[in-house]
Amino acid sequence: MLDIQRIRNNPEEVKNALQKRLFEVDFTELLSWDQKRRSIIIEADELKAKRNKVSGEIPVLMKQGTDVSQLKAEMKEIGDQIKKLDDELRDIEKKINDFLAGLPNIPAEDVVAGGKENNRVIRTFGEKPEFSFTPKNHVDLVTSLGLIDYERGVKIGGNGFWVYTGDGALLEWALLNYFIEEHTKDGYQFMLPPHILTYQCGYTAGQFPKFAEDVFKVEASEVSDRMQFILPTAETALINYHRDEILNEEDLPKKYFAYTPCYRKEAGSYRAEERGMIRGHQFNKVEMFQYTLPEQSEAALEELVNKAERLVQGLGLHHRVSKLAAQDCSASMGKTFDIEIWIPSMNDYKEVSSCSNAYDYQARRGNIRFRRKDSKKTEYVHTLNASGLATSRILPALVEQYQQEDGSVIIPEVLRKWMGGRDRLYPIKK
RNA sequence: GGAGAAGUACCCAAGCAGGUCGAAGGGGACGGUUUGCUAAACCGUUAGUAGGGGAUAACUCUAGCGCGGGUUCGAAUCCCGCCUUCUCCGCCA
Repeated sequence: MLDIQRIRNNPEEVKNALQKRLFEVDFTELLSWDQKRRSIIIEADELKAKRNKVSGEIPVLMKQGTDVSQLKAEMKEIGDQIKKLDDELRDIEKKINDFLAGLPNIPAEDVVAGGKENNRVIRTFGEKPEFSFTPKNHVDLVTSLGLIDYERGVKIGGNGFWVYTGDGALLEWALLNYFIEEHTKDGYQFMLPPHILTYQCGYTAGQFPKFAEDVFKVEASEVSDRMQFILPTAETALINYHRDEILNEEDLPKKYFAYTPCYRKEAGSYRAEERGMIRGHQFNKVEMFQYTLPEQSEAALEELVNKAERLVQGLGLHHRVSKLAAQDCSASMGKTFDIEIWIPSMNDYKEVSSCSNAYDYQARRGNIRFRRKDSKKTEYVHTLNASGLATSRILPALVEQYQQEDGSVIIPEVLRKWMGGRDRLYPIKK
């Protein structure tokens, strides 16, 4: 949610900022509603003040034996006017809110305009592995190693699902354990939130109302404020953890991480090259989340990017870090860095972590504030989220980058303690 | 899933046959007096918030007693719907 006051005072500035996202807005209607709203409030408040005053006087007059029926009739009239104005006000505030709720976040100053093509790689880690043999793709590898069962996944869950089997499940769990261990070391608090969330959660996160079609709704309920849905990312849960709260300045930053599966419809996004586990309806992710003071959020974003990057580095996998252009940042975010991992068979880098600063955008939607120790004033917190990490692209990258000529795959050092000390996975015999 | 009870400020809690109730009384917290220090005692402060007007001042108005409606000149108090919590019953991983 953007600050209406900012739009009121500098409509051109906001309009230009949103153009970096290739998002065109016209505020003339909004500003006229805003005008109208305030004039209604002035009128209604005056009437209410009068009603309060007279209603206070009526019992006194009655005690004196004065006839108040004339006054009552007048107040009745005023009451009707107030009701009419309040109805009008409600309508116009709904219009204003709906309009504001549909606006994306303003990109940060240093974020370049335009779409994907303007994303900039800011650093890379490691090298593309060179193979002295013909490398296999991850679908073949995980199948021959017996790590993933695609066919039965589709049989029991439908298109877009797979099953981790045996060592595959262990390896997946090893990754998650590794992440959990690292975040805990860094002082982040581990959270296991509900996976089914209320409409309000999606609204705060900025997924609703615009992107309500991307999530699985429970019991096919309609989109309404009563609906529930299965979370598309733990971010949606964590941003709502402190919804409608006023935190203490000295309690910030709050650093959390959560493990949840993530459920997404991904309707219409299937592409042949993304077969396997690159894009499914369900994937595992550990999500980092911070609530910070406004002046600390830039540093926090850097910390999150570094943390996510260190995890990939710990696995020894070739990857790069990109700074996204304005349009490629999701609607709630003002600045985003992606960490993308090299998938040899796709000859491409795929996102394993998205690290973003929402600034006060989500905090406004969720009414999450903090109180300054000195001035006692309340302000909106800044919120940041970063995957740390999503596994569904790591496993493919891992098996592909670490594959050997004999079809075996080397297990990264950091995962071995959860793999019974083994250093390698071998193809299973058919 | 069924039946009852309840939701009041940081916490507890009164008010609920409608009218100075924006809300008694405790506790806690904060400030002060007393004190060598602590404790105790005593005095004081303790809705915060949101939205208007105003210079983004002083000041002022409006809303707020779970949430949303309604009745009324006037509602914490009456009516309706919803949410949440607790107790009991049923069912069950």
